Amino acid sequence: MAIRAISSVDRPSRLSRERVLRAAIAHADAGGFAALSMRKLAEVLGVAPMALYRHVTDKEDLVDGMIDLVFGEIDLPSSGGDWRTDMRRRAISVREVLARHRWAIGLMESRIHPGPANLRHHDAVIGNLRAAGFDMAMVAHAYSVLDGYIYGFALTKMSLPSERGVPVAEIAETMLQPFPVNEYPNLEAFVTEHAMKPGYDYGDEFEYGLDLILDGLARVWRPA
Amino acid sequence: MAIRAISSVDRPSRLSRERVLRAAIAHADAGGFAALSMRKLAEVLGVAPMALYRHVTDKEDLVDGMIDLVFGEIDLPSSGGDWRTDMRRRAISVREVLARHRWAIGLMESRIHPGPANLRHHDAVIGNLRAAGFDMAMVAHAYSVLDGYIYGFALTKMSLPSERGVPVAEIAETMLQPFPVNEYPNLEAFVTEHAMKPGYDYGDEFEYGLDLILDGLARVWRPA
DNA sequence: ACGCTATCGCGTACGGTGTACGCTGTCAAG
DNA sequence: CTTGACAGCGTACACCGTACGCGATAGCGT
Repeated sequence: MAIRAISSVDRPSRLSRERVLRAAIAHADAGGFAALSMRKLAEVLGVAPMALYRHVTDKEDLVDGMIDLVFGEIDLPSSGGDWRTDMRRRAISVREVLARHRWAIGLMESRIHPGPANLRHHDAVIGNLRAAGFDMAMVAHAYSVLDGYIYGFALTKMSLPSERGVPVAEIAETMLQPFPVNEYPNLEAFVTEHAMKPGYDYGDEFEYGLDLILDGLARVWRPA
Repeated sequence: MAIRAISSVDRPSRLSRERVLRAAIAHADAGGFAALSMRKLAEVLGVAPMALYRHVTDKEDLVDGMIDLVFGEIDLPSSGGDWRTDMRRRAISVREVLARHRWAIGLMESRIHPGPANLRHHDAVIGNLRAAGFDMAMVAHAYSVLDGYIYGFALTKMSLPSERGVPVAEIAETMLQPFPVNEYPNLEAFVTEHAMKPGYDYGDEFEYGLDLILDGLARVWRPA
């Protein structure tokens, strides 16, 4: 009796796939994907490592589950609205979600076992474009450019640590430091004349490219 | 003497950073990035694991070196040519290189320690755009959209195993298999009506999106 | 209230990983 | 011939994912 009481008080509740996945995401958010090991995760949950394997078949399965929860955080496009505003909103939502879960960036599109939220997302995007009158070839074009750009931008942006307080200047300097001055004049000019200017935020580039692509799609789809 | 003869014949030559990096790339090309361990790499080179550390400080340093060699394989844009043809050729070259070294896709843009080939590449691209008359803000826009798209496309395409002989139909079926029929009607329609059509190759989407972006840039830069 | 059974959490153990540290043998320069 | 630099190596440690099988427990039909 005493024993039962202790065991049910010490641990907030029984383990569950949901709880495991949530803890894993929190851990990866905080310490990066590399810091996520089954043992550490078990420790966080106050549980022995092997206990996790009741709720997850694999580490691969764990990651699959994490990614699908991340997909669930993305705003779905409505199924009848204006395609352009919907696609724009979705793109920005993806970007926000990826900013929250930087570790997910390389993993979301390369899943071999997509989860339900992932498929639901694809379904909603395709449905939105079809409802707007895109034929299938055009859907493929649009989806391909948009997702390529969205994930690619997140990927290239991820490089910069860009923690608040460590400005671009310092990063650029440490990168160029091991090389002779004037070895890369254009790059240096770019950094000093543009990227280091106060007020410049590389993240702002996102919407520029996004709108450029949306413009291009709009022009092709309804040629004026 | 006999010993010296043997030792210099058994091993093709002395180890060197170059040889280590080349072998690492070959190994990753063949077996994937996950299969690349210091021990396996040493084995391939006919050498004890710790011998590698004379030529590479870290595994991180090893990867840095590998990535820079990969950057070296990309065709640099000329510095005086037509920006649009140069950017197009460069984009296609990046894509080809990434197809050869699929393991590199998530790693190239997130380097904290870029190598000389990496910086040279950046320098050449910026130089080409500047020579074409782009101002710095426009250079930033163009480079951001283009590289975002190029790497993002490679990333999303990487998902599909798409080995010759395993057509899209089979992949799609295994992915949708665990879910009830008609759960994702738009996705299913897309797959059956478009992606599975004979002759469809997702890779062809690349140039469509690329030209869409180049068109957009051309329109902005020189508004007709 | 009882026992059965499915499930949960765990302990142990194995083969893999990156790499710190210090030894040995080779080779070029003095 | 001596000496110093340096390439390659052996050992060892901490960590990883997870196969396997055991005990405790919880929810059920009776």
